[in-house]
Amino acid sequence: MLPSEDKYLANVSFDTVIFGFTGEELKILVLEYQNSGKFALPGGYIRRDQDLLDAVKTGVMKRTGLTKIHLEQFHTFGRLHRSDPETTKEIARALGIEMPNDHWVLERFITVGYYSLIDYNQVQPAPNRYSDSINWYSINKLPKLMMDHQEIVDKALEAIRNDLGKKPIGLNLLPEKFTMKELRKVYEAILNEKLRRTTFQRKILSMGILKRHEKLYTGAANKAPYLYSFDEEKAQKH
Amino acid sequence: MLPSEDKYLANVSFDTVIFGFTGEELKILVLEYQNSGKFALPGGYIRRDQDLLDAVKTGVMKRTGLTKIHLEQFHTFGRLHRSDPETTKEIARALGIEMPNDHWVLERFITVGYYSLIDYNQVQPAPNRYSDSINWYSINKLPKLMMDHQEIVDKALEAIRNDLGKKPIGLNLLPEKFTMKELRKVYEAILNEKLRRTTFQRKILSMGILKRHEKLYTGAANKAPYLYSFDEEKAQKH
DNA sequence: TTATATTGTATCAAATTGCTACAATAAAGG
DNA sequence: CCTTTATTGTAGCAATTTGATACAATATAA
Repeated sequence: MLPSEDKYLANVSFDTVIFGFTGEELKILVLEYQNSGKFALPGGYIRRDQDLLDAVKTGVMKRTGLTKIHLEQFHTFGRLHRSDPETTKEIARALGIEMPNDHWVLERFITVGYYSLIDYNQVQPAPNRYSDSINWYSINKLPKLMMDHQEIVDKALEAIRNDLGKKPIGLNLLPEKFTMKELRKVYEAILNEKLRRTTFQRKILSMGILKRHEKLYTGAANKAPYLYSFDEEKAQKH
Repeated sequence: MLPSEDKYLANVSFDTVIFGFTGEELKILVLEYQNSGKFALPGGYIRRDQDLLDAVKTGVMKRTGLTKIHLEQFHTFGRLHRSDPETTKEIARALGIEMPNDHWVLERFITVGYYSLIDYNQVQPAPNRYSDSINWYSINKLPKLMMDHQEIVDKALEAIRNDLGKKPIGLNLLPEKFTMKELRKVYEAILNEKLRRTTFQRKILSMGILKRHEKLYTGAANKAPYLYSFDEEKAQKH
């Protein structure tokens, strides 16, 4: 069953780069289409009766099972040949879907890119009805993505690095309570560089947006770290 | 004469916030439509055979007469009711254009926002074929803009402030050679705050992207300032 | 020649960041 | 228990960057 023309806007789509953090590595969710073996970012079309942002939110919810989702728009991709009817046809063929040559999904699409930050451990990735699987891939070991999706990922990374200094981004990738080391590891994974432990701690604490909780006893033979959470009240005052 | 449906992408448009600097104030170009008195940002549709970026570039060229144009994409606006068929109809009516109710320009549009930085003194603003006039308005004294165009301007300002630290933005708003004071005035107008003269000079010079030229004798009874230009070679090394 | 406004830098204090050191654990192993 | 080991939290000081003031060097007018 193909999406119907009068339900969706023509020529515009969205794609999402959904980031998660394993404790060591930054990963994103990648779809694999059945039989054709094409890898793609989760994305979709925008219903004519729906805000762009809502469309994206719904899409991410469906793929992750989460309801509270951090989304940031980062770039819109409008190169003439960025979307490719041949690729779309190939995917449809592999799925055994009959697609007329003048079908609207074969037209040119301008796509709006969003990135999303989620708690890796809370996700139940769910493939869409056309895809085999949806899986986490390390940002450094992505399969070959179809069309311009690699470019979209690159731009997303650029954007997230840029936002890191401004918004408390790292927090969205961690559970509610986390240690200072975990937070630093997130920053290191995003920036792809080591950060000084003591300087990082001092800087983050001086921002005054963290609340300190009880200690975390991991069973390791060393001093137990404190747990922190994001303190919205403190953050707002700032 | 209305734009034809098969020539342009449906449901996507672009709008541009074209910044210029008078020496004191930051201004943008605003179109006024004939008879209806509606004020709007310069914008347009994207030809089906044209890159998004080329469409925007062409649009800015037409309005400004310039050929070398600095463009930055900053946000895409996709709220459900952001574009308004009533406004479009009203403009058409005032122009004496017959527009059927099912015409494609009355559909919902998602618009991609770009800002452009140009040399105020080199511009010959040219109205488009539907508009009375195109004029410079101070960022602080804009007329009431139609649809969500004020929101677009606000986002553009936010983006340009954000980019100011990263890219040598101020330079695009000035002629090739400029004094340190002029450059500082540009920064002050963009940030909407006074900057320390000496600290600004030290910081800009330490970036090592400026080339110093001869002095500028204005006739004023004081020490003549040096002229500077942007040194691409030095900037690349960095 | 002197007065005036502005520019280019130097100077020093204040704030921020880089780096090292060290005390305070939490558990393991005698 | 007491020692050992790995890691955490923070202090302390050097190095760098920024804020604020001062002052010499003009370009022109008077």
